Amino acid sequence: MNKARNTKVDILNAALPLVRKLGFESVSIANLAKEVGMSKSGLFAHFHSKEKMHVMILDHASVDFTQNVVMPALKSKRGLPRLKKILSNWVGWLGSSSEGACPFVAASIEYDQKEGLVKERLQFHLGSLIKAISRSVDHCIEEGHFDKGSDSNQIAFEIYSFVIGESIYRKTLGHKSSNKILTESLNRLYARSK
Amino acid sequence: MNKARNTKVDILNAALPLVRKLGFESVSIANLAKEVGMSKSGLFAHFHSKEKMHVMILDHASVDFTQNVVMPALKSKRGLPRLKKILSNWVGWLGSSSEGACPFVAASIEYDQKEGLVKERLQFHLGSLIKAISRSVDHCIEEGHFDKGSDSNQIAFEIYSFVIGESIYRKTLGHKSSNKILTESLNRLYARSK
DNA sequence: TGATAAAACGAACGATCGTGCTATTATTGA
DNA sequence: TCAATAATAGCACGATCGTTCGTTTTATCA
Repeated sequence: MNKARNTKVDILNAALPLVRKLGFESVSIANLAKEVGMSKSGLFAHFHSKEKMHVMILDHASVDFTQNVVMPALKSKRGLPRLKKILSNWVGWLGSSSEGACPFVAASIEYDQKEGLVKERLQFHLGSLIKAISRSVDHCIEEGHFDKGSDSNQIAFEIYSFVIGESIYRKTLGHKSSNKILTESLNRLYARSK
Repeated sequence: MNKARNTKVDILNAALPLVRKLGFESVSIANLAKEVGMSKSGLFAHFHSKEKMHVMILDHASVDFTQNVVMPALKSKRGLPRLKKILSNWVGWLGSSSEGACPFVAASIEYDQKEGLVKERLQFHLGSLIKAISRSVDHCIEEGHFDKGSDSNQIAFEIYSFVIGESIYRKTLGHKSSNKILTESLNRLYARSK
């Protein structure tokens, strides 16, 4: 039961870039099996169904986000420095290696109207992500980096929107200075009511 | 050659809600044919390939956007009133009847990394959409509704991001007051440097 | 109305999909 | 090392996909 967990991680690591490139529904068991050099049935045995596979890919994306975006930022000082670090990590994560879209946005598009395990899990993970941003904004307010009366949910919404917007500008439109525009938007936001 | 155009419009009208519900790749020829009550081959004859069908659905979405979002707003006064009207029409369009995601965002996710006719067309349409917003912001600057030094591209980016963000909040997260949050964000933006 | 053309259909193709089986490896622990 | 067990492969199935082709139905217009 050791070997299994290893290859499962290998599979999920291979799945994430595929999801970001092709979307969830295009990452089939057959497709993914070829990618990792396994038989269809061998890979299938790890997940027991396509839906459960997609759920676990989503879970894996969430772990990946936490490890590579949130956790490294915990070394930065609580408040604005940490929030800024989270955001730069986030943008880096979205633009990293494999390219492609944000896995949560991809799932958003494909499972909005499809009830099932994937949609439920997506709601949980995306909700957690936004709650994490909101909490980080709260720290900024507590530390006096944002105005006392600021609404952290409001600010978290705007931050999330900007990050997703930048991703679309860069990936779809091929916008050259999307990062500069994002930075400008965030700077305006940081400077709010101070 | 009259009948053909009529059924083609019928097909595209049926396709748009499906795309918004399921994404592009899930709208298959077989699927769509069943939806409109035609045979696969009968429907196929209208498009000659699946890719061309997806391109025409995208074109149709663009026409739909122009007719239902941009054009009705032209009756409003040039400048901020018109921009506000475009935005409320836009949000209404995204939340209208069929529900589902923004077709351009759906295409964004699915065709970012897939070269071909669909991606090319998407770049054109999404670029046009954002240019239209930016132009409307320029009018606001000219009319003195926004500060002279405002950057219309910057503001257009933020507006676009907010609209997409609201859509994800509402559709995926089921956020109750997403519209209120969006309104607050836009009001802050309208009030900028005045 | 009847000839001509357009539009829609039905059947079939090869490909790919998810998912059961059973058999065959590879890994593990005494 | 050797039995027990877990992991993987091979194969087959029904479904669905895009596409082709020949036929039939429907619309057009002189």
